[in-house]
Amino acid sequence: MIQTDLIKGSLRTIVLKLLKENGRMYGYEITRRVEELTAGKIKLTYGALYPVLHKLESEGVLVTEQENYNNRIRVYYSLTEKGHSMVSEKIRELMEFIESLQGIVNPQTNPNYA
Amino acid sequence: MIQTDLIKGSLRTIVLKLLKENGRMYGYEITRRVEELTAGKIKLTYGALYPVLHKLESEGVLVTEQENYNNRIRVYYSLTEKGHSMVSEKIRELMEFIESLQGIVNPQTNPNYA
DNA sequence: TGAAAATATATAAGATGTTTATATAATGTA
DNA sequence: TACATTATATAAACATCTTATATATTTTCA
Repeated sequence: MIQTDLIKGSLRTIVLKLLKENGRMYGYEITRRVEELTAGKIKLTYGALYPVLHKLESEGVLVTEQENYNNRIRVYYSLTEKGHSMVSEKIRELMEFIESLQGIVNPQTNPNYA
Repeated sequence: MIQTDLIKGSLRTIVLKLLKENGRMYGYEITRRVEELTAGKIKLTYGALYPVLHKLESEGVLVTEQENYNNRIRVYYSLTEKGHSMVSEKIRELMEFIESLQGIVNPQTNPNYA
């Protein structure tokens, strides 16, 4: 696990993207999924994740449902209509950002390289 | 110009990478170069850039030289030995981060996708 | 059976980093 | 002459992240 500070700024979009794909997820599941998708390179911290989830909920982007599973409470998060309508745009922005970063880090593959 | 908040965390590495490639640069030049390399998509703000430059200088990663050009002072930044020895590692981390992000945003191209 | 690891959510304090606004000033361009 | 560009810089406000901490159940391994 290397990059932690790099995540800044993309965490929201990552959460939205995963929820779009999976319908609904709980916090712990999100951290597992991110580890899975990044071969263990990105490990989300709960101190970062939960505030983001709560913020997105307060903004009306997510809703929660609590369920009982094995005597434990699970809080499932899913996109609202508002969430659905913003997630595509957010993903597009993130992809553009990734491309831009590549243009800087790997300029030989970049047509804008002067 | 779309992503501003996404830059968070990668700004330091971007600056280091550009200085490695160009030998020495001044602040304004760095913002221009980033715009150039990203087709205008990333525009660094000076409020973010200068604090980063000053911090890197105080950490011994960069040194400055002031020069006069057209009656204006230009502050050139360049890597120290310490800066040179850390920049490759930082770039590697950023590239790994980019790959990880792609694994999340574009999972069909990701071998870790379960 | 007992201990450790994994599962599961959450908050607070402190640190860090960014945006926005502001100040200053010279040169180039229309 | 006025506006855009070039050029550096700081401060206040805001947003975000890390680290530490608390709690509790289930699963796994020895």
